[in-house]
Amino acid sequence: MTDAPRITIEKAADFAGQTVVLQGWVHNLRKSGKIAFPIFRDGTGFIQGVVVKANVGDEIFEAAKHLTQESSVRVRGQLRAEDRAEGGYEIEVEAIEILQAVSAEDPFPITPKEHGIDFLLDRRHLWLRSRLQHAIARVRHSVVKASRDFFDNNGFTLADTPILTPAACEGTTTLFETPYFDLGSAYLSQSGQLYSEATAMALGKVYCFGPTFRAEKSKTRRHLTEFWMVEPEMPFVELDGIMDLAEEFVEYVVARVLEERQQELKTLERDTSKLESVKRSFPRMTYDDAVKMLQAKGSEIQWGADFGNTDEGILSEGYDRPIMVHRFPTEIKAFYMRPDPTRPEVALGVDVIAPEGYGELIGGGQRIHEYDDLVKKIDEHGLPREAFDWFLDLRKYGSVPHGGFGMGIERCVAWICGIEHVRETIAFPRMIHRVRP
RNA sequence: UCCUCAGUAGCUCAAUGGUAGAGCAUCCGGCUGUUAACCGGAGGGUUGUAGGUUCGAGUCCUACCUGAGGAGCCA
Repeated sequence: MTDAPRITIEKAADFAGQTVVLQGWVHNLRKSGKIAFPIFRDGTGFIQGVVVKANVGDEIFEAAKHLTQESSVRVRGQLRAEDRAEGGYEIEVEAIEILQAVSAEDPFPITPKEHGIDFLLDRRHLWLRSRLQHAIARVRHSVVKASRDFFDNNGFTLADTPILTPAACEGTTTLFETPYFDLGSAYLSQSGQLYSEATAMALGKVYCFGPTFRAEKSKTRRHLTEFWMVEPEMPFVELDGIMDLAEEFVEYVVARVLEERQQELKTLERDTSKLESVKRSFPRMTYDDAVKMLQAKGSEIQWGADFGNTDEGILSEGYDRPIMVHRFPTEIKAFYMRPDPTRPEVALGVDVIAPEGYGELIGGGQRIHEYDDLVKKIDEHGLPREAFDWFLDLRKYGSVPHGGFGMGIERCVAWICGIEHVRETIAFPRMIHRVRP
């Protein structure tokens, strides 16, 4: 279609005044007798087209009037700044080539009006084309890219960990099981952490970034059965160093999204002032103090219990940035978490709790690096020692203080976007009642 | 696993136990600056499934199915 430059909508401003070619889809169409306004989208954004009957002639105008939603098209026209158009630019259409016309008898199911969540999730493969879903996906991209850049630029080496893992270290109820040749069963990984402890002893500071799986029967807005985690692990570090890294990381990720995704955050109607205040240092409080504060604010919580969702909400109230709660009761934490040497009833772990009630963003801490202590914990938790022989080796051959954390990408994206439910932060969410499309 | 709520047109929802309806979407017509455009008209129904009560059930009862929200659970 001519030799005019093929452009993307996000770069439209660079081509104002020029004749260009745009390839994309028809998002919506408003029309009157002699003028039509198709909205095009091309994956990078949305732009209004203008088709004037007097300029294009009857044939092209008639074709434009009958464009159906989501038909794929190639459009030639002049790009120009226009205050009346959303986004500030529009394309004066001269020619339209319809690549595939959506049939009127079987129209695109997701109309510009309201739909229920069940309907939309059944059509997730099409729902992704909607404005809000597009914006969320692009924020997610920035969160992922920023996470990688942060660790890459701070001396971490990417060392991804296996998804198929042996034996159940935590009991099989929350693990997805799959047959594995002649070796019995394998399980989908819930976390790369144990393996990252091994790679950290080989490579220094490392991180892994991949999907994790939990067969929990959770039905809440914060849970998926398949979600992505980024998990750094460092040798020669103690709890304070881990907390320093966590706050620097979160600050960086939020700043990058603010830098790259203003348009998307606007589409999402996100109050960005709530993100601009996410700066170091984050408030740090002990679990002891957190429990006292919760009790003072009316929570039923007793020392020794884990926080419920409402507790996390109460804790984050009154703070304009994430808070870090550390030194949880050893009892409720994982077997590998290092007890505080000065107070063994609490462990050197930290949770980073997001503002605005979004709950736990990061969980991490310092690991037990002493062989005898780790064996004792494995026995106390009733875990099979032989399953952890390789993990125990790490404490036999040059053990050092070490630790790290994991951040759930979906919870982070939900918080930054200000949306209700994590299911919209991943292209194809997996939940207890849904495994398609 | 438990609690609560929902299931009616393609979608979102109405409908005192008494003729199943509206908006949007689709089609036809009108409109030269629309912003989820607007105005007029048309077509479109096994009321989730199976029983039951009743002269009569979308509505009441029972069971089941599906989904949502929450709790529990979530190194």
